[in-house]
Amino acid sequence: MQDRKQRVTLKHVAKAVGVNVSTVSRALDPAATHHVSPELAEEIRKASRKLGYKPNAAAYSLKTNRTRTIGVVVPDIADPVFPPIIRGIEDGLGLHDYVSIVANTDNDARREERVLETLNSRGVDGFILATTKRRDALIPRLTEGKPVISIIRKVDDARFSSVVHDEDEGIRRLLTHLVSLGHREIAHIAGPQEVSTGFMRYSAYERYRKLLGASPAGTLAVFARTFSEEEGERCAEELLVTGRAFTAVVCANDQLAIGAIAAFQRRGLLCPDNISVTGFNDIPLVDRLQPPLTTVRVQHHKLGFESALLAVEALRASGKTPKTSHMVLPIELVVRASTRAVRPPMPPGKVGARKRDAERAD
Amino acid sequence: MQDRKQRVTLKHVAKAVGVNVSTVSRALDPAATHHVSPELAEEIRKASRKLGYKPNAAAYSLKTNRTRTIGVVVPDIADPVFPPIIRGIEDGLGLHDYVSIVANTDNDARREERVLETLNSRGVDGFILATTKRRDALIPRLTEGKPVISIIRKVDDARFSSVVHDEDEGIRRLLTHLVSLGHREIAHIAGPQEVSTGFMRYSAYERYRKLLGASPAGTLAVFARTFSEEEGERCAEELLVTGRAFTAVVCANDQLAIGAIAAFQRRGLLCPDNISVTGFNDIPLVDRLQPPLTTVRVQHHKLGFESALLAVEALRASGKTPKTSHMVLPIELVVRASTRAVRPPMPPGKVGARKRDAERAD
DNA sequence: GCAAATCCTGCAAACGATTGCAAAAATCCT
DNA sequence: AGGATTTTTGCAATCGTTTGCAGGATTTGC
Repeated sequence: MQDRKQRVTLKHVAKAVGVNVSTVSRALDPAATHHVSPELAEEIRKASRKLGYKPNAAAYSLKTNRTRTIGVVVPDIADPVFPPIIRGIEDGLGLHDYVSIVANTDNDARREERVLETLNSRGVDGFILATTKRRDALIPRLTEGKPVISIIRKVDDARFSSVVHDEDEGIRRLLTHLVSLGHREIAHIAGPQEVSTGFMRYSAYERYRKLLGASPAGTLAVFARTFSEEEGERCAEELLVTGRAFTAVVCANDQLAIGAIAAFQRRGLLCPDNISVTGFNDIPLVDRLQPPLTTVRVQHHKLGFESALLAVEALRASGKTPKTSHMVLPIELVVRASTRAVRPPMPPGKVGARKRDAERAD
Repeated sequence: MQDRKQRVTLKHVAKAVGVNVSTVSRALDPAATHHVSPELAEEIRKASRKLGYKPNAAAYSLKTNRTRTIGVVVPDIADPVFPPIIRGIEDGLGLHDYVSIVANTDNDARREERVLETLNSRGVDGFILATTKRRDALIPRLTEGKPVISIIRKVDDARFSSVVHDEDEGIRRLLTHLVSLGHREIAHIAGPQEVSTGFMRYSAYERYRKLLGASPAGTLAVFARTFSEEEGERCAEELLVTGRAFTAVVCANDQLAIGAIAAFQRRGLLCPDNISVTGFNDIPLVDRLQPPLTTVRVQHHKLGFESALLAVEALRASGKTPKTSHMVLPIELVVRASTRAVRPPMPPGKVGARKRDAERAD
């Protein structure tokens, strides 16, 4: 009747060796193996290997209240920034025999609440969250005091560790690059301000814009509601109707930039001939676009990897110092063809008007 | 001392209501709730809600030997075809309170063996595998008789269900499309033949090529070792050195197509002016490339979703008919600018030679 | 109105590990 | 050599569920 052959348990190997299960348990636990005589331990290990013993994770969890599982929450795994991050998380966790369960929220607070509850009932030991808002009431309430690592974004709460990219430096490099190409009127398509990436990139834009003397007439920013191509298009249109002149646009991420370029092009503004555009993240294929996108390369895999290590470290130290740490990963400016020196110097005046320059530049 | 407040268990709600835990257990189990009087059941449910009872997954698993967890194995989650599939899996599993644990193999058999063992020791109830080979010895050995759904690829073993795209129809549509544009000499950059997608697309190419009377001089196929842009470039070069003439190339997936287009362009062969190229999968951003890629759109999310449903269904029926089912999802041809009518009719002769036509077509 | 059937609930034994405690054995010390 | 100490091992409780079994209460049939 039993089509599935019985798994071998501690009891089986105990019987095989002729000792008590507790002895086997200790012999197999590296942390307690010194409590059993070396020869016996070796014999037990051999027997357990021969019988093909595999510990039962459920029993272990029930007893120890640890699952060696981390809950990972992202807006949408299909957004191209997340796969390499998740891969990094899995690689990092795998080093310590942890696994992850990932859940998507679609940026919906109710969904987020639900997935956190699900993860809790699964008994995850800790969380890696890519969905945190700057002020996030949900998190403290639903993580049951377990370690939380906020990735990509930061939450304004000292209890939560974080690992993020150096957004500030990324924006600084982009602006410096554009200014060095002669751009002065530099617009910004900002991301949603309730998430820290959107906010940080926007405030970096403001800060360095002033510092570098760009857009001296005042800020030239519009705000996207999501980090999507569609919003990029919408925001580009919005920039055009302001009537303000600009020769370059710093976009808060690659998708916004792609949308913006498309919208500009539809209005006869070619990138980079008439306008330079930059992205952020360097997602796959943006190097193959026409023009290839100037952007900021971030270390997605590493970010995931480090957050995983941080999580298991926090778990090991559990009870001790629940020290939170904050990690900022360096970025890299990658200059491609979507940015170019201003030439000829932009005539002051309306830009929204159709504007067909020479189709081909040198 | 206890910084983490105690989770509420069956015992707590039992005490609160004044009944035995077994009664609570039954009242809360929809399948057994009729074994307890309706009023009492309601009272118990209310109390459990008020106390915030959340079942302990570990205890449940230990007792029932079911984890409501599915192991998902992919080559690399960072490959753009997988994220939407995984999202689909998670959406499908979520409907039934299942979750997934995903693991990457990097197409390495040893790694695959390791991750399968890990998943087994986690006690997953079943597997969804995107890594199967056509003849795969690993799978039967390491899945312990649990349900296995092979996705994207098929394995030649009646025990395993599968859900795949209609590769055959996809290739047929591409070839028909090209032939209708006047192409006759149509090459193929095939994927790895040990995986069923590579194999199926290649054999479909051969079959329909003959049927449609394309490449009458005989097959014109080269084989990529991986589904990557680099291999696409290499294979394109390889095609050129054959000296055979061709006006179109059907590539086994989008990445190969992207690489091929780049390689052709480096040799002065423009797509689509001099050569038409097609992809497969319609991954993100291929619509934004220059030229936008003609390709076959597959239903990634749905594929994942359906495989998830199949998996839980197999689990429900466990013990009953372990009927395996095979599902083939329809595809969709999406014609973009990387394919164009041959014009002027290709002069027979060498193609490898540099060949600059009018830069701009009609 | 009484025996039989049915319904509801509780008891207790699992599931497979970990771990404090105690007993037994080995080792040490003087 | 004999008591004290340490090392090695076993016993048994426990984690939070599920579930077969049985007994008590209730309903049913005649």
